[in-house]
Amino acid sequence: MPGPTELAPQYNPQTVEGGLYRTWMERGAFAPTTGPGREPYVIVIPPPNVTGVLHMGHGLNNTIQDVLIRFERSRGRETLWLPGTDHAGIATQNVVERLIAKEGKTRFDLGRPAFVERVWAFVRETGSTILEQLKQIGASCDWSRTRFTLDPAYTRAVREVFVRLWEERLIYRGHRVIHWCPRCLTALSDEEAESKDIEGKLYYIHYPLTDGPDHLTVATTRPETLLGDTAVVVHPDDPRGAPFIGKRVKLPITGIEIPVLADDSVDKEFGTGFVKVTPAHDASDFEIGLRRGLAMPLIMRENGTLGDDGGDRKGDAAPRVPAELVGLDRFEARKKIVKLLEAQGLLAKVESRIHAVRHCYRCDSIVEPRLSDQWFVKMKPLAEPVLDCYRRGEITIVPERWNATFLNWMENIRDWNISRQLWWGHRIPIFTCTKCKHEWADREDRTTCPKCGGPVEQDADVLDTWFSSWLWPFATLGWPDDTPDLRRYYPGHTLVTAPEILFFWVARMLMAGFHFMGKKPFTTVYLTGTVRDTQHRRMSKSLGNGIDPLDVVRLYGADALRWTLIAGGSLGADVILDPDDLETTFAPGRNFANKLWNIARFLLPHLPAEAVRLETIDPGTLTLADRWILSRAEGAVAEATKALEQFRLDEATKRCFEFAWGELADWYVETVKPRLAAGDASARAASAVLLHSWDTVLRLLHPIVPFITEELWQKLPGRRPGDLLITAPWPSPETRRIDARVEAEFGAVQQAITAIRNIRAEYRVSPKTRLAAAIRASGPAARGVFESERETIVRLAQLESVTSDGAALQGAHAVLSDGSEVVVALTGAIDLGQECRRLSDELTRLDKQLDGLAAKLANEQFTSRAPADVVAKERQKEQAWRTQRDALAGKLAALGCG
RNA sequence: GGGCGAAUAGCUCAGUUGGUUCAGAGCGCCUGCCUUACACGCAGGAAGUCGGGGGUUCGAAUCCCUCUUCGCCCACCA
Repeated sequence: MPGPTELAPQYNPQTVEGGLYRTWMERGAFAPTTGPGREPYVIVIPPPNVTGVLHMGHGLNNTIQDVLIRFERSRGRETLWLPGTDHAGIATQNVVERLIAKEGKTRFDLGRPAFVERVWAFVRETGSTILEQLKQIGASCDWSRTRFTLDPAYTRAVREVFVRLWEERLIYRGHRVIHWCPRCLTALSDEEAESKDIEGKLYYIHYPLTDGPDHLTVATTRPETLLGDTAVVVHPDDPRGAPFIGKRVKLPITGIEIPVLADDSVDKEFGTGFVKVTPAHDASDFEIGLRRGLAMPLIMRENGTLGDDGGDRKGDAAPRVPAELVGLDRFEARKKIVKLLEAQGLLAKVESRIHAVRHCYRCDSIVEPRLSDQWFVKMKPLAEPVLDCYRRGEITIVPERWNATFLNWMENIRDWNISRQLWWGHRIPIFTCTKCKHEWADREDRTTCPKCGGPVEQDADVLDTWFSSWLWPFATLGWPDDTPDLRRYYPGHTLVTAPEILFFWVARMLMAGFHFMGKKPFTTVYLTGTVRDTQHRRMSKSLGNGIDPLDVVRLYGADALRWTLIAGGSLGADVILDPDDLETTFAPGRNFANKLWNIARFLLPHLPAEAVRLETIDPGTLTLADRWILSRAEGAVAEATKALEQFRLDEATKRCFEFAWGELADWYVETVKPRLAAGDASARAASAVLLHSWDTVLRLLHPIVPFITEELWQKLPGRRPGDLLITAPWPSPETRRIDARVEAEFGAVQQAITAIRNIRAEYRVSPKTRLAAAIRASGPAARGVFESERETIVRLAQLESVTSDGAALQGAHAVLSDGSEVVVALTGAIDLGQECRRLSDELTRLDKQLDGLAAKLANEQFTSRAPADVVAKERQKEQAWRTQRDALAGKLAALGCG
């Protein structure tokens, strides 16, 4: 048996964490444990980008998942935490494009097949990095079920879904203005084009009439788009418009003539009342263009440079971009056009303006609205079943304040642009016959047309990454096949993720779950907070304010990292960490782990060689302290369990902390020390109670700090080979052990000890000095308690002795809340004036408190209106305070104070 | 322009259905201690008009209104 003295005085996480994790893996502790009566509990990981590296957001999010999984695992659920990665279309393609750019190449130099192979090579090499990093923070995922959204089986699911939606006519080709990233060269969904307020300018531009000297003035933030204008509109009720409606104006620079039309979509309050209409480069202008049958010329190319690029020309194919502007970048073009306008005297004025502009969520470029053909999913039919279920309360979002946001989005859902002009991703399975133009979606790759046998072409585009991740809860389990995993682990239970992907991912998973599985994919959505620095800025690589979770693991241990993340923020609240002071940020967790380690260093030599069941201990040998700590242990079990069930991980953590440190270590261990050496029945009882309490602490804390608890639990007596805390049962609540009277009695002992310590500190008594003290109990019951706990009081208050005869002593006084009096003999050291002041201050405080309470109880309004139990409680309180107060007053009188 | 959240000790945050030993914790600070589990510790202590103002109530950090500051989400006002 390893002697506990072998434990170093300080816990070193580095020496144990790796080994413990390997042990868990080798023993298959992460796999679901099947058995009679075991109900599944399933969490699917939000799959991180396959090129990603672990950041604090992952740390927070995955620690929460791990806590929940470990909690439910120990409660006997058949837990599955399913891990994996996302191929992350745009993000990954960008990473590899940057790589080959260093070789001076673009993806077009390589060609599609070679480029895709290059990405695969990169993914094969680095794709498991982030999953390996998750292991370092203790994530107990079932790695045997790791999935990747481009796995062949997963790809099959994506394709099946696409074809089904096609067959249901929920996928359609849309010809409209979409968000286009000129840097990534792809279309984006509405969600992927993030609105950000930026400082821009509003340009007022004159458009001269064709038939006279007059002009009208339009206002725009994007003057370069005037090249693509095909109308000017004004509200029909706007008096400023009347002279112009039906006339034609000349576009500056090109002189192209366009009509002035009335359209009631115009906001009369904004700008000049006249709106230039660029149907191919603005979503709302496109709507106007549709209504009015306008031409829609594209005047910008895909890469954001000016140039005629087709569009709907209505037969007018004449160039709209003057030769000298062709090829200019859009922002250069803007400057140039502004100059030209100035030169022609057509620029009326320029105003500064802060306005929302869409940015690419991957590269942050300003998104260009652009008319194009894309594939869309019709979302309303998919949203309805989710909304029904949600309104029935069958899906819970915590914290619930997100409900409104979620509902608002779902109720106003818009169709989803799913095609991306990328190479990395799931190729869109739409085929077109070049001969008969038949177009269809297919589960298999085809080379000939099923209708006419002609040659076919597959759509060149790939699907939005989220079109694969929305299937994650069932595609990972083998769908569309009817697999045992799918039957067993769908639907899952808790989904833990960041609020920023509520729409991208969570809402769509719900829709896919209903549509393809007929059931919601999970019951609770837990939305985490955001990890920020002390200036409340989001941690990010670009700001350089991040903390590398692996640095923290290296410096302080995974448990310390988890501790800070879990204890540091409540449900859904942001977690603020200080990148400039890791020590202060993570020391509490490290210190706590070390405390546990040292409790073990003390305990282990004193525990029975075999596990002694508490039930075998003669209850008569249990002391007050024994019964107290057992009662507190059960309280901790009950409260921690409840807190975890309500996702209040921070509360559970704090309660366990208080029990382990504030109750078990600070009080029980201290009271029990002398008994342990005796080797008698009392010692046996003490060690059994210690073992029970300690075992309980380790089980309760394991989900939060799995490494230190597993390490220490392994050292407990009675462990058989193969026993692991990770799979050991959660403490079963034994509420019969909760004993309010015991807690009150021991509470009085604690109060007496604290009062004496307090006096010692106040009178600066050296710790080496042993004083005599006396306690005059408030009644026979209290007297019994103090007498039986005499030794404890003497030791913990560092006294020479304590008697029941307070009258015999001169010294410093204190009155406990039950009215018992404590006297500490301090003959020479006592300054009567100071003592009087000290006690009368206390009396004043009590009197004030009592006055308030008495007034309240005398208030007819209160006694008649407040609930009876509240009134009764207040009366009891008054009684107790009065006892305490009277005792104190008596003491003051006895001392002859003022 | 809408909607939401936050504002409590120097710092980071708890405080669940409104009830005076709930004004708390950790870190930091002050005092004294290396008391053979732990100085990553022990004992004791100072510190907050619970953002401002108004209201409801017998009673409010807790409910309502309003203002201020910060943050987030949504939105086709060019």
